[in-house]
Amino acid sequence: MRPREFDHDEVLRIAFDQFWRKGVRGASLSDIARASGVQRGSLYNAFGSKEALFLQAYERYAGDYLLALQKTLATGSLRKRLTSFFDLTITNFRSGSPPRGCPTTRGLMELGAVEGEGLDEDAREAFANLISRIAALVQDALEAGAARGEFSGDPAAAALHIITVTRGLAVLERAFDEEPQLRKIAAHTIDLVLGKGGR
Amino acid sequence: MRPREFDHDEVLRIAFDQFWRKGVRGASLSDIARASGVQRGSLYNAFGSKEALFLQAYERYAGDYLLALQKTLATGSLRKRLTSFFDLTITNFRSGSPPRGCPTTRGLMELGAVEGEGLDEDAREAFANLISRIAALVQDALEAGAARGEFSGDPAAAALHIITVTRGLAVLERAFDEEPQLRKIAAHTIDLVLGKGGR
DNA sequence: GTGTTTTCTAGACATCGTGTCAAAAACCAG
DNA sequence: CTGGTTTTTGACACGATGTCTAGAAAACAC
Repeated sequence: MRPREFDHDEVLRIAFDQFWRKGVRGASLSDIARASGVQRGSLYNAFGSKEALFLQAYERYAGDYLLALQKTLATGSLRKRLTSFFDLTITNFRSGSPPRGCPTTRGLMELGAVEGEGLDEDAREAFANLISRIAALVQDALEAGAARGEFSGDPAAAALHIITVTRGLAVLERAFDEEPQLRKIAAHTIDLVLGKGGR
Repeated sequence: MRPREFDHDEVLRIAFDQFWRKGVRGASLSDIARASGVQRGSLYNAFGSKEALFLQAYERYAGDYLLALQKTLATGSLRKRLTSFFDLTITNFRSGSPPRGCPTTRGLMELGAVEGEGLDEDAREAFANLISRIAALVQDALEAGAARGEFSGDPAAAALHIITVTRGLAVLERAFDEEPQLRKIAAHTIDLVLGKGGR
């Protein structure tokens, strides 16, 4: 068996970068082949199809992202944790120039556009998975924080609310491209959930 | 001058339906030509380009949507108004089978995928415009409601928060496809903004 | 070494997408 | 009826996806 000549992980990173810059549909396999130095045929051979390549690249990204998030959410007061959560989120989808937006949100809205079918199960699950795990991390933070100071009595609902706001921010960011505005909404949300003076 | 053989508005409606079903990139001009009975060439002649056609179709839709929303937000207690606002929003982007999602959100995340440029000014403005006007209507409702019962002291911020949540719901809907969940988040948001027992 | 197996390269191909253009057709003004 | 103008129509160029083929190249078993 001849071994791969390219670094599987490296190609996934490069492919994801292309998808992120140009959108799933906007990035062509020729673009990715050019950017990675791997022939188009080899990409099909190794990953199966464009959508499969995207999903694998996305899952690699999701793993990285969750790790970073976990670190961010690990310490400090509840308010501090939520603040850095919003910070990380906003910084992430405003990275690049022009800002590349939130990959999860973009992927979700872009995929599954074939007449009659929604997005296929694998794709939907990949996106839903990352969102759920982020929500779980936030919920953990809320519970850890609630140990010293209650805030609402329903951490699951609160976490879901916060996640919903971050997805909304990802959308507003593309419409208005005004970072201070986004941070204001984030701060407002934290106040709303914790109470204006809360911890 | 030879007159048009097709109904301009009708074609915009049909085109928008295609874009909504399949996404801006997913709907081809051939699809739209087939669905409307107008030749591809004529579409280019009348609307300029695919993106221009989408924007015109989108703006027609936005006008309709704002009218419906205005009616919905006109009467009842503040809580009732917000409830029907969320109802209308969720119903709208869960219409169709499978649900077609929120056209604004989908368009925003899908467009502007060319390397180096974000979405172009016209498009961004069209989306931002509808969102802003919806936010303004919600703010009006909040102020009208606040006349008999305060709720937060910053109606603009509250309206923006609510809009952010609706955009977030549009994203979550595609990831989870569970309407009851969405309605719970909506209800939670109203409680958060108005206070649990508020009007 | 010799073969086997797997991968990479390089290209052709069918099909579908966008966008442009020139010629034909339909209307209207005079 | 005639000329002018706009729409319609069909052909074209070009690039994307996805499949497939044939051969060269690299590791491994024996």
